[in-house]
Amino acid sequence: MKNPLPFLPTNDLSAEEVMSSITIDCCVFSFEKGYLEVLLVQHGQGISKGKWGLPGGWIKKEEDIDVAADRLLSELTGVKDIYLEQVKTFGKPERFPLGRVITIGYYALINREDFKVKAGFTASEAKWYRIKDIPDLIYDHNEILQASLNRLRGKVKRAPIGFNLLPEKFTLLQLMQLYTEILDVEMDKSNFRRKFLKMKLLQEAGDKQTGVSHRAAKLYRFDEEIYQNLTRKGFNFEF
Amino acid sequence: MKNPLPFLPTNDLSAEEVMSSITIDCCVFSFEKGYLEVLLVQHGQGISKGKWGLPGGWIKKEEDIDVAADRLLSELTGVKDIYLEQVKTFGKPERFPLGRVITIGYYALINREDFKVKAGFTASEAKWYRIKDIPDLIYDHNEILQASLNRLRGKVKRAPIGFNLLPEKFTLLQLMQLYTEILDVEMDKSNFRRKFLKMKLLQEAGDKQTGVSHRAAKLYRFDEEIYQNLTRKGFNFEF
DNA sequence: ATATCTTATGGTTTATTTGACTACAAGTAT
DNA sequence: ATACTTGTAGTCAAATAAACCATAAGATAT
Repeated sequence: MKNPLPFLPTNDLSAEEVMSSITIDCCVFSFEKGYLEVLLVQHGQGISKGKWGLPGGWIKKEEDIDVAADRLLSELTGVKDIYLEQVKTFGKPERFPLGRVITIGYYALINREDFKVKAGFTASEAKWYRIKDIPDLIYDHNEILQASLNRLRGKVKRAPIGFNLLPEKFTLLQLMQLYTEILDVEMDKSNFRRKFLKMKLLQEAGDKQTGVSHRAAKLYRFDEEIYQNLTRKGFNFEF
Repeated sequence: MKNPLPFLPTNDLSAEEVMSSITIDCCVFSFEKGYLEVLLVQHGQGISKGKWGLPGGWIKKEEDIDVAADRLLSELTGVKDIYLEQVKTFGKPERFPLGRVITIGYYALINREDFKVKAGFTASEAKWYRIKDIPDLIYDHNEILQASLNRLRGKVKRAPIGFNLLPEKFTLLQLMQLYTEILDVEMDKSNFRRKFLKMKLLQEAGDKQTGVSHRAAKLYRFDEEIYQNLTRKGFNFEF
């Protein structure tokens, strides 16, 4: 049996290794210079040659779907232990022009500092795009991206997952800019500070920002343990 | 080609009509006498004979997955235009003992008054279970149910979907009991009333409750049009 | 019909949270 | 030293939420 749909995915399993008709597509988000960005890959072959799309691939025959998504992402980004969340499954019959393929959408959050594009990756190129500059993507990938973004926006308000996009130590202003960018709302510096500090999620790192041409801000880190306590009694973070 | 997995689903498409290896399972919720309930079906054949599970079935070869879920539910419940939402896709390799089957979980909300179990349904029996009385279900259906319930709990706070569980006209107390039951929290009658009325989602039906042995409450109905305006500028309903 | 019971419905009071804004601190660059 | 930039703390009024209280409107029991 030959893999019936050779043009789709960006990894290269043999036909025997894949479960046909179901794929995974993933939005990888990162935060760089104040902008939320998504990693796109350019398809180098087949009918979609030259167009950009979300990284994706087949699920192995005996592989859990979450594991498959994690594998695809580690292969692509070189990052281990990625924050990963399933968004939605897309199953319009016509979504993929060469046959019936259902795809499970995921999104991932990575700290840009850890990131390296894997050289041997079969997608000919990979590139970060700012959310506002996303081009027309292949198939229904714009729709998948939009759904992922909506999910991220919702989630970031009720769980402190934003930290996955930041380096280990960060300033309160960086954190606020992250929220500002993701939620696309303006906020007041002082009020943000008060509100965020009140929930006591942050631990002072002890040191301060360096290399800035103004008063250096304190660095904080996210405290996982305190977070566990908070989630138990619910966490809400509207702006 | 023969349908490779004859024991799974509760509808009976021929092997040619189905897309093998992907199914849909659905939690149908309703609200009856103050309790949130789920519709379960008893499997009448195969290895899971006698055990209860969520209703589910195959997706047709050229059928949208949302359409498939809707079709399954109309067949089962006799209700048209069901409120339906995709929850999550479940893909552990071992979730189904007879082969690799990925399933897409949905949940539905129906008004119990409209409901009739379809006689010709292949599941030998269908029955409503209160959320707190759910037995051990087949495969990973308890997990699917839990995920659906969590999703419902989240969604009910930011969109007024709860109305799908109520008759067209209802009292404020019924509405509060619905929220109380779904979210599993106590609330104050008076505060609930003020808070809900303030968002002006409800329209007075004009008439009152009948057949109660105390002061009759005003009946309200949910106003879809007003809701559309509200959602545009966001809707939040924490308790 | 009067008293009693139950839920409906409209308020009040107080504490808490928000949002807008002001002011000063602590650095860098000139 | 001065100007400039961001950090950090605090104020104040408005909005919200939480905990109650009181009365209304029926039905039922005596």
